[in-house]
Amino acid sequence: MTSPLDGYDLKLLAALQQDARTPQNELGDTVNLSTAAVNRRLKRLSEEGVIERYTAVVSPDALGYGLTIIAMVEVESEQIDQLDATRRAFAACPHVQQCYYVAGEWDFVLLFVVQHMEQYNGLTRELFFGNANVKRFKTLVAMSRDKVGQALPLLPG
Amino acid sequence: MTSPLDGYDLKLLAALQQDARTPQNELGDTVNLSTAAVNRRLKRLSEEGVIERYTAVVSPDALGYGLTIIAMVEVESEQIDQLDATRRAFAACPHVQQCYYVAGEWDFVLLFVVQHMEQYNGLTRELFFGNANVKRFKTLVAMSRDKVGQALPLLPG
DNA sequence: TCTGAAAATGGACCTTT
DNA sequence: AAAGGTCCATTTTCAGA
Repeated sequence: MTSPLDGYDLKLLAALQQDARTPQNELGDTVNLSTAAVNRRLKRLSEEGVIERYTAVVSPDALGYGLTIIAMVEVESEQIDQLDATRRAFAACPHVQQCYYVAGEWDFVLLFVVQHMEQYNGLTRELFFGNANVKRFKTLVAMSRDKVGQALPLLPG
Repeated sequence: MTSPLDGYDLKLLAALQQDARTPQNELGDTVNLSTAAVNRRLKRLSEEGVIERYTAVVSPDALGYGLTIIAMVEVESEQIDQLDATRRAFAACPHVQQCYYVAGEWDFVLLFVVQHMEQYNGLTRELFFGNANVKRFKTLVAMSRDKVGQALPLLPG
């Protein structure tokens, strides 16, 4: 399924993580490969799922989403049906950017993006108070987003 | 700086969040705008910073980054220099995908992506134990990544 | 909105290892 | 076979009328 990635692949991925619109001839210049070779590799990387998708990063501030909130949630029952239902409910909310099921003191960690506190309030009613399987939750308000993204470490180091 | 966004803009952003490689003529079809109009809008959205950048999402699993870890950190001193130094140290680590400075019981929330526990161990030594300003930290290991991304809610609903 | 030039993508085909 | 390179057709972008 996934043929092993060589140095070219890693460099290409690193470049595309930074700017997915770098033209293939430029990529070729920086990694020392012809445009066609780059093209083939990108095609392969997409087909194999190494590149999951291409996306535009939209500025939260430009859209008024000035608040990022991190919520930790403990559930009542970790029975699989209950858990899946809860998981799905969380993931389905557009304001939930990220949802992780975790081991430790808490069961879920959620990242919300909202316009103002009241909006978050509404969401807690809907997702937490409105869900019988949610036992308790804790809210952390982000005062600054020092680093965001999903870039992976790709180059040696 | 940021002219108000109309319904066309929002639809375009929504489409590009999903797939940044959708050609402009297709975008035009779905939002009912000519290719040129779409082109102009995208140019404007980029220039105004509404679209921050275009990026390729790389599969963590394909690269062996099977572990996502969430760490909460409390610092000794919230004095600004100390804080900034700590913040910078966290953000500079390639394994730190996200770093938020938060209000509440903790001061920082970090999202790590690593290949295995040992790697995380090394990072805690480097970033936490090796930083005199870190008072304590707590680790949550993600058992599943139910939702990831940075997509913003854009369409009414 | 339409038209056309320039740029970028992606396939065909050949060569090298 | 597997992967690179060159060349060319098609698609896409993007600016001017």
